[in-house]
Amino acid sequence: MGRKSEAKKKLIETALELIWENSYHAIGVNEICKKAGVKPGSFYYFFPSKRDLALAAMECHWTEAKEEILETAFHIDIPPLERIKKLLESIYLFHAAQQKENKPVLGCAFGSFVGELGRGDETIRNRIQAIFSEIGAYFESTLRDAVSKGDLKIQEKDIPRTALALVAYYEGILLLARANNDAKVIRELIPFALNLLNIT
Amino acid sequence: MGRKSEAKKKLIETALELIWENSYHAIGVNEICKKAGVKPGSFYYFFPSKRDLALAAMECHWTEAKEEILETAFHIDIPPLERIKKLLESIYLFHAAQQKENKPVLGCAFGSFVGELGRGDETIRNRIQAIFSEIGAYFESTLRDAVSKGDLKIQEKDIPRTALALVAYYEGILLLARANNDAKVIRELIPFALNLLNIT
Amino acid sequence: MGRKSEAKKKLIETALELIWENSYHAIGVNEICKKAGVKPGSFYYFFPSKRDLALAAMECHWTEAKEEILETAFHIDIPPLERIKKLLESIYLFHAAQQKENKPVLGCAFGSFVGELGRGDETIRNRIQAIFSEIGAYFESTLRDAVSKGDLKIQEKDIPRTALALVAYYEGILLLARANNDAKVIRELIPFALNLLNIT
Amino acid sequence: MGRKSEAKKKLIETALELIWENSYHAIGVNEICKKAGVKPGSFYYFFPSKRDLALAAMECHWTEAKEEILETAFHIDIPPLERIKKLLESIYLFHAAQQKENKPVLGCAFGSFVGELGRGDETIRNRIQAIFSEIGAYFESTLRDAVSKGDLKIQEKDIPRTALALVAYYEGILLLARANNDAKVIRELIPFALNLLNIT
DNA sequence: GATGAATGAGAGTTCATTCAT
DNA sequence: TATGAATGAACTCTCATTCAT
Repeated sequence: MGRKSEAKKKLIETALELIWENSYHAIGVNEICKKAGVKPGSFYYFFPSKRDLALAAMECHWTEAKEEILETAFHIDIPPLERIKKLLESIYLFHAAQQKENKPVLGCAFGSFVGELGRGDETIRNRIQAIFSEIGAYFESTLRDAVSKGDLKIQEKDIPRTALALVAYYEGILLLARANNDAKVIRELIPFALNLLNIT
Repeated sequence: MGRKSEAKKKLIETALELIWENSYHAIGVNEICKKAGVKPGSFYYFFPSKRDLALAAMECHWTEAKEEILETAFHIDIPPLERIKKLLESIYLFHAAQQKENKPVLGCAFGSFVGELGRGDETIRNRIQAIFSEIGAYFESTLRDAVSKGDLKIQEKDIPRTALALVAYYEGILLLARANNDAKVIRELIPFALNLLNIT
Repeated sequence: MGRKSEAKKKLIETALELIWENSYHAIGVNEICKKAGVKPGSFYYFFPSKRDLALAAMECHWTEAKEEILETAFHIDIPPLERIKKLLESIYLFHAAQQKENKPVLGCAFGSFVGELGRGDETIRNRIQAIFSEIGAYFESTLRDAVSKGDLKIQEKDIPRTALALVAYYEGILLLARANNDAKVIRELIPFALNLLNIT
Repeated sequence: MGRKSEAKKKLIETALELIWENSYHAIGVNEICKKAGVKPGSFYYFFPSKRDLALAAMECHWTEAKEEILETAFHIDIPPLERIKKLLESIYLFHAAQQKENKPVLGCAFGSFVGELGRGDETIRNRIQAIFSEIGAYFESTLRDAVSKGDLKIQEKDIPRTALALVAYYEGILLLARANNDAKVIRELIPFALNLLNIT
């Protein structure tokens, strides 16, 4: 039996943290190792490449985001249209808390990631495209719930692109929050989200 | 290289092209020089650093975007609410044309740029924040025009953040277009933009 | 891994195969372990170093070559001068069979090995020098048999270096076969071997 | 105008020296740079890769070998069969001189190189195959001269493979000299070369 | 006895930048 | 003014080997 450690998990967490805060290219393998407390030579025992670590970090982030943010906000017991507000509010709270600790406002990791690496690495682009689709699926089922409860009048055929519009708005808000380094942007823009639900 | 200004301009154009398509870190100085037909040694005669070239490229892109896209879309002769649609439509046409030539769908250069470099370079972040503000200003004055023409009922105090919501949605659409590498995303999401104008 | 000797034997066989086909430096310990189905940690239980494995592989190859090729070709029942032809023919058949299976033509493992590692490791060089001497000894005794049978007129004092010339030609043929990646080279050059036996 | 130096030439010479004496993999880029007096960072300004330097070194060695060894030994004024002896003698003198200076006996650079890198890099194998062909061409024209002068009775159709046999013997001699680290091997084996010229 | 986990040293390579002219 | 040549630091990654179990 060999030795066992949490090195792999620590590498993933540290990589997510550093890459999300800075960017993929701005952070070196050694930097990640140093902060994770893993010896530089060990890195490639755990991951075949830096890119693979980044992919693993995104995957881990997505899993956690679903469990901790999406599943909570989109809970069945919450009235459908409230869920959308709740999602944005929890996102706001996360960023506001960060800001309070004098940490930078990060925005959406997937958004930044696809901006930097979407071109030149189709695997990464496709994965993030799929993640955005999954987020859209949460919105879609919420919209359907709202329709069946009579809270919303919208044709079934319009639901997918309405959901897409919500994803776009969600990503846009987080991009602006990052650009302004200010969580208040999110709070200010929350009320407009539900406006998207009526096609003019 | 002929007149100095030509080499400098070529460097700026090439840098914008390569960085927009890929990312700041993914593109090297030598690569830019090679494609621009400028000798590597000359680069630092024209620009103090790679970062300064990138800034210049953003500046140039912003100037052109204003002249060619914004000033056209937001023309005084166009009915206010039409202007917003017109902006998104011209953005769509640009990306659709790119796609038709089998080029990648790029999204918004400022959005990608701030995602990659916003943290770690406050100058860049502030500049792009300001650019987003300027875009917002176009929306703001459009909204005011719409209000005074009676096309829109919205309180003056709500105008700035309504404009901000439009910027967020605009950036979100372009981010999704880049993530999906598909201009159709833009076309599908255009109709929802005007929905944002009524606070629920 | 079952019985210890099995893992060790598998490592030796795999090392010979990979190093012969590529080169000592081109093949890593982990690669050998993986192909041999031996865990990397176990390697150093069986061998003190990679170099020692390589030496063992050479030793094993030499033992097998003697048993399977040399002892057969230089059999006492075969007319002396026929033995030399028989050796080259069996070498040709081996390489032709390899080639038929679309495998590369390998040439002589000892020749390639001494080319790569002869300088910088005197132990290895001396061992291969000794192996070449042993091959020479087969030729020597064959030449003596030929002389005593009257098949060959050559002075006793010339026998050692005539044998050496045969070894040189033998190694040269195999080097060219490897360089040309073609077993036919061997077949074409077989007839010239016996020419070496008459000093001009 | 930029700076000018002999760095490139120095790198080629040093690489040949170190790789010939040791092996391609045993010598690192930094080691070559250090001995050549070139800064490590500069290496890749001159060569795209270590492999390209090695190829250039081989090319340079072949050019020099032709000019200094082959063209001299195979001079038209020398009786044909003498030329073959002269080639081997000059090769012997080179190695004997090396040995006198307590330097190692190197053998043939191309032979060692193809042994190490022939498999896994077809470009290198093909180039060295071609070099061996060129050496063979020197032997071929010599044999034809010998035939037309009446010094040798050999059919035209047999000339190519007789030349090939001479190349094989030549490479074999040098391989043994390297294996024995002794130039005397060459001297002892020279007389047997001409024996190859009569097919039994 | 045997091994999965881990590693320090160093590999080849890239890159924004500087220098000599 | 403009540039071809050159560079030091840092990069991602490899490797023979060791360690804890």
